[in-house]
Amino acid sequence: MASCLDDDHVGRLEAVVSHWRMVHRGERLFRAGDHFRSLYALRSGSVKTVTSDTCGGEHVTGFFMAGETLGLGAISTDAYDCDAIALEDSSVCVIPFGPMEALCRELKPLQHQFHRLLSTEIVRESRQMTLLSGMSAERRVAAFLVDLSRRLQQRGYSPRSLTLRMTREEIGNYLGIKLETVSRAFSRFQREGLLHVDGKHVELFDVEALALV
Amino acid sequence: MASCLDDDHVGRLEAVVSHWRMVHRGERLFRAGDHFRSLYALRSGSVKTVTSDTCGGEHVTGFFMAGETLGLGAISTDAYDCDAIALEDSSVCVIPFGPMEALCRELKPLQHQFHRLLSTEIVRESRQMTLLSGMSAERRVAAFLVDLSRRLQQRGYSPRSLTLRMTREEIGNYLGIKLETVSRAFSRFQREGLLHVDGKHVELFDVEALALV
DNA sequence: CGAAGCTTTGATTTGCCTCAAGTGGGGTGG
DNA sequence: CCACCCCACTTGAGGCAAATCAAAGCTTCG
Repeated sequence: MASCLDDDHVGRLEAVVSHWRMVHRGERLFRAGDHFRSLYALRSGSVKTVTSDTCGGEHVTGFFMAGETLGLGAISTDAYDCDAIALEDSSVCVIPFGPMEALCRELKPLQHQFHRLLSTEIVRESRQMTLLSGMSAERRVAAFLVDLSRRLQQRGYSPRSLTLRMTREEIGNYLGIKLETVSRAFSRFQREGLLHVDGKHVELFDVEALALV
Repeated sequence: MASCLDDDHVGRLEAVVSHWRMVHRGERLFRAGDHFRSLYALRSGSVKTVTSDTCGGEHVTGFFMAGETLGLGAISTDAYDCDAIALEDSSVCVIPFGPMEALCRELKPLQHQFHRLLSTEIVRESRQMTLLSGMSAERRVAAFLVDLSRRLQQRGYSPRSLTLRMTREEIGNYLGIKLETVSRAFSRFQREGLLHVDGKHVELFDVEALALV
């Protein structure tokens, strides 16, 4: 967010976003229904968001890595719409929303950057909907890996070597398929020479081919 | 959007949102890739949004009715991310985005209302993802009808009597199932006394039961 | 070192898709 | 005005991808 500001204004933003917080593995950053006060920018670690439907079932709605922002759905109702659970020990910047909005009224570039952030989330979810409604199980898994790879690359990490912070069950839940199906897709991709799986560690040999599966 | 403003300020908003436009059935309001200049508030009629994936397939990402806003995904990249196609002759307010952002910097209630609008879209899509990844074909159709009913009620129409502006194929595409499956779900709900279908016209007898299917 | 949880793989079942045939309604041209 | 055609819809039969059920190997961690 700060990248859009010049030095004078970065200070103003830092005054608003001055606090941060640790979240240990398995701990909740916020819960569905909690009163909304702040957005959270993930500094390190990773987090999943989960909604629990009426009859006890859970659904993983997203995986977040360092640099991504949590809590955007809470603005609409002044309450978080999901639980955010750390997948490993993580740290977040606390962004108090009232002061943040106030600063957006003053700093045009910050305002625009914030609007882009919200809009990007809309586009991301829209793409995920397309994936969930049209694609086969294997394509979903492939797209999931390609997406992770792309996001790692954006943040300066290797796009070929990834460590999955979530279980097969969480991946399956996120993709709308069962954990056994996720496992079979991994095995098949490995048999076809597209990647190598070893538990939580995945080595991608051919991201382009994976994107075309 | 205007509901959050007092009389003085409504004038300011009206100065920004002064133009409107007709879109005839089948016509495109905007296309994926078009340069982003404006959001569109649907005044009357209905519109679907469609993304075309790489290999020619289309995916319906949303149905919009009067009072809802189109183009929110375009803010992130300065280009629309989908086609918006009128399902019947419709009219839209044109909301030039630059002036709109400027006014949001001046009017705090307008700014907040706009943030809520974006956030609501995020929550809506998040719910749709849950639906697509976890639910059976029949539940998807039931949820689709309940959602339509709720939105009609919000806008002051009868929540029990609806006229579908889209085909079975478009519904199926939106829900990630085939048109035959949509048709079978309608027939089954009718057999169970939950509703009456006659082509495009649907009479809901028991919205609560439908929500629990 | 043992227990609990995660992962892989195989066998069987099932819900939805595919293919196919027939109906009905609305628009068009004769 | 009517006959025709096209398109959207309904319904049935059979097949397939993924779910479910089951079992064994592997990790992690107290």
